[in-house]
Amino acid sequence: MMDPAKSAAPVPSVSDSPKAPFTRIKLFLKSGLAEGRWPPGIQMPSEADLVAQFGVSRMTVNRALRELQSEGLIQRVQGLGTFAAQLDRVASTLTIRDIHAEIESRGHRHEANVHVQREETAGTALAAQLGVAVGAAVFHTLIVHYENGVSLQCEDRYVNPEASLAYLQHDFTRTTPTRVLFDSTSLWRAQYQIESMCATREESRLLGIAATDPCLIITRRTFTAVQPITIARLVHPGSRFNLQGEFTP
Amino acid sequence: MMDPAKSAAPVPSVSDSPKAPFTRIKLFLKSGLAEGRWPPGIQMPSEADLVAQFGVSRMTVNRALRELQSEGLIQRVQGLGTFAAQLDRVASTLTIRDIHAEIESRGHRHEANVHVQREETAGTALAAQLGVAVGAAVFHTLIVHYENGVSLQCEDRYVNPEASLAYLQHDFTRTTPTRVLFDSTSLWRAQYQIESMCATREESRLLGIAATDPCLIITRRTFTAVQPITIARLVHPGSRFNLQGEFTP
DNA sequence: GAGTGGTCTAGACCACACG
DNA sequence: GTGTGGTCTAGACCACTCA
Repeated sequence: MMDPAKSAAPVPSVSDSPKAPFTRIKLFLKSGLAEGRWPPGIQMPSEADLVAQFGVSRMTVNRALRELQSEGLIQRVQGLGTFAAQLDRVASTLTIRDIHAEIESRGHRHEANVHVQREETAGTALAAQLGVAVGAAVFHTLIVHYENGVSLQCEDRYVNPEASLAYLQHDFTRTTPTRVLFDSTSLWRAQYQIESMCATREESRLLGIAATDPCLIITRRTFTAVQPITIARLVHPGSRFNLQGEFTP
Repeated sequence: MMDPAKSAAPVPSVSDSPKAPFTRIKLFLKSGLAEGRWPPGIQMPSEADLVAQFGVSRMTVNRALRELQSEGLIQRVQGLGTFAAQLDRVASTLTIRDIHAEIESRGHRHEANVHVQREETAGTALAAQLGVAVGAAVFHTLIVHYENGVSLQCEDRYVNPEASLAYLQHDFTRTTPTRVLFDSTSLWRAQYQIESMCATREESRLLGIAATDPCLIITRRTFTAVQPITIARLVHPGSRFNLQGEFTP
């Protein structure tokens, strides 16, 4: 159907890098978008156009476009066409990692001080959040983490025993609750909230900071597919901790 | 090559919803992962297995698997196979939206108080961050945003004039810098940092809070493909603002 | 109806890992 | 060599939008 001459040199001015065709098409479109060749909202080349331009099959072009769409760079409407996306928000992947791995990856020393490690009975609010009956047993740990001897996080955590029966039997000076729970449960969903406020009096004392020092507080709840696993309150001295991220299409 | 009998009823126990085949395959694998049928690290069905099981072509299976991989649910190694992924971190998309849209979407009233809106000359640090010469002109705005009359954000922003020549000519009580810049530049990259600390004395005064109140501070830099656009310092009273997010595969 | 994207097929060749 | 995933082809049918 296509004339055989097409294989000569139809490819646009993108460097003919040693990539797969669908990658070259993506690069061509991506760089065009970056240069403003297609301002936001403008219609871009159709699949047929690109098939002709690159001399590939439609499936190849389609894959390139589908991936760009899932990356949020373009918008496609059946029956209408492909359009340069409106970047109307800054989105970035926020990753909350195991604090031990985090500190080690900075080449620093991690230590933990275990203040509470026991079974308790759940009050009304806690029972609701962990999906257990009021008065049922729950596991509770309160651990302060240090980076090179300086307090970095106060971790107050409740665990649903059904999710990790052996939770309390670990030595949390040698591993972390996050690690244990990742390994013994199949995490499926997580919620978090980030806020800035003063720590409680008790937390300030444990962290060795003034009660008026601002803290970055992360509250996180995780779930398996069927039940809550744990709820954690992570308190960080504001002067020693921040979250960073980057967004690039 | 395949026996014709396969089309009878080979599809696994997933509800035969009115979806496209690749979607049904994704759902089948996703629910299996959620139920722990394939614990992390375990080898999953190969493409050939799924082709036989669902009676579809390999391209269809391949698409389902490729998408699951890009979602981080599975890991694929050429020559080895497909494996259930280790979920070893909690990742979530953090979205930073235009504050006006944010407040309106909560059904509340947004107002802005413009304290600074002028051209200034760049000092050394600022010039470096905005990619302009020392002493060059930069645009500066300082705006306090209110939600239902309560201060929510103090926005201190410097803009590279090359990125948005008309920046200063807008009425920022009727639109927001974020909106203007999104519309007049082609954002391509963004960096942010989130921290908890006290505001400066000036910022506390503008926000009407105590100088010792904890604040959530976001510092954001955005770039086009070729140059910095703007750098903003967004100060939020900790008691009135938090970031929330969720992560589900 | 013409143009667009959404999806699928039944093959194919390749690179890679393993025994 | 066998089994795996990585990629591509040259068609096809469908649903949608707009004139």
